[in-house]
Amino acid sequence: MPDAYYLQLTEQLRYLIDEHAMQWAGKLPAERALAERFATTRVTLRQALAQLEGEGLIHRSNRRGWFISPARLVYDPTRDAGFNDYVRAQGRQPRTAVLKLETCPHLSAARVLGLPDDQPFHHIRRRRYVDDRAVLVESLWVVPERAPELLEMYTDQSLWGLLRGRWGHHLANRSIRMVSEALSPVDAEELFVAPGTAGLNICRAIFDDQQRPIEFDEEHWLHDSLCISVDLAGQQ
Amino acid sequence: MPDAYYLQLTEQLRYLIDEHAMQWAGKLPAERALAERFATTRVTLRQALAQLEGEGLIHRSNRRGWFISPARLVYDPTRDAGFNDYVRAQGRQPRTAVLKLETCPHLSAARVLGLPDDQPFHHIRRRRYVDDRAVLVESLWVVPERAPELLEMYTDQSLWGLLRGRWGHHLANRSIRMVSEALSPVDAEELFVAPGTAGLNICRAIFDDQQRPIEFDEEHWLHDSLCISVDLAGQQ
DNA sequence: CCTGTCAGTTGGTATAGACCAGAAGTTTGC
DNA sequence: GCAAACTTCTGGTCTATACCAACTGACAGG
Repeated sequence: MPDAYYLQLTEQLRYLIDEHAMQWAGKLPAERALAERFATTRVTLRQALAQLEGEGLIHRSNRRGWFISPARLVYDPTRDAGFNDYVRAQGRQPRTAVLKLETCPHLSAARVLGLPDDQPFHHIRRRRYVDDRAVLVESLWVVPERAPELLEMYTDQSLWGLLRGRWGHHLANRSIRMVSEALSPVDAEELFVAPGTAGLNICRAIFDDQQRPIEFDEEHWLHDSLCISVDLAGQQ
Repeated sequence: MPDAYYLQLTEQLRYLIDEHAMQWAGKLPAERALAERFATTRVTLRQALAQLEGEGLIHRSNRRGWFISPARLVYDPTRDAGFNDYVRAQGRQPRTAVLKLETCPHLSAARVLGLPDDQPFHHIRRRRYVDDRAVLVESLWVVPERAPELLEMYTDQSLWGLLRGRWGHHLANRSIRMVSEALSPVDAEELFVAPGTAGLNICRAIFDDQQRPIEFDEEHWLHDSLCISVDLAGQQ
């Protein structure tokens, strides 16, 4: 059915990857080598690779080459289990790098939380890893009144754990928004991928049980590292 | 910051689109014309167009050219408002085309609903439009015992309306799974787009209030036509 | 007025080659 | 031994060109 050569290539690569996954230790041979093996040009070969990248089967990192993508992380954005917890629950190794800590205003956060435009926030930006692969960057904007000394005490633990344990907040109400995106040059660089790589944007606004705004956060995931799963029981 | 020419092109196109959106009636000039205007080759131009496509700003249909994408449809997969209802609620025009009606077994549906592998289902496959643009194809597999004469009476109304109104089912429990994907050749053709176009796959398993399986459905959306939005209030 | 044909236009695919900058590996020099 | 310098390899970008198939629109025939 697929007559285009690059689509045939896609199939052959899929098979090849399946076959040699172990042998290659997750890294594909160089583009030039593959192009020669399939008697085609790098342009066409890259078309096939891009196809597999879109499917989430392979990805590239920096300029180091093409790698076989690990299984997607199953993630329920409606639950507030911490990142570390559910990564470990799936037998994987989580890691977090803090990129920025500051206090400053942020327009979208203010708008979404229903606060004045010049409202300052505690801003935390961090990169998260699964098994040493960077899979998302996120920015959190926390209303300072709800967590005054946050920036002094925050290292890389669970933020929601802190909010609950240290300040006793109930994260009762939330609105979540998800859109597919192409990663911005900034986000892409922080995730060590090419600009324009496909991503998934998840924004959350969190309020407590009295409808007071607590925080707004925006996550940028690599599209291939995520499987969103939601279970709803009962009413409605 | 963007030094690559195709990234500069992306910016210029973005500006151009913004400027001439009305004048062009949503359709971009031909690739060859744009390539000439920016003094580059079609290859490089297409790289820039692909970038904007990834962002969801433009899309292509068949081989007819590049079009400016309309606003995303806001969609809450956890609610069971019918497609027609929420499309109209956003001031848009819904339409549905039924592609297939049959009764046959389906492995994944059976597995997800916890039924034997050879369990037959009423299968409905349909394509849905927003403002005359095809934005998704979906397959529904309904357990025949829950809706015996479904295929005889189904035209293109709301399935959930039918299940509630005709057979009195309460769609009480559901599990939802979302993954980004590259559209398969079949799905792509049914949506009039190129194979490998970015998409979003949404699967749902629905049970009634006694945990009896009712139906399984799988939707394939164009990635740029969708904004998932979930509101959660109260407990947990 | 409708219909079917034909030519031109457009996107889709592909070739062949080139240069650059970053990453990795190797050698050199202290 | 270790760090710095250099070389090689690799992906990222770009040019120029070509052919095909599908769509469009105009024209001819019933």
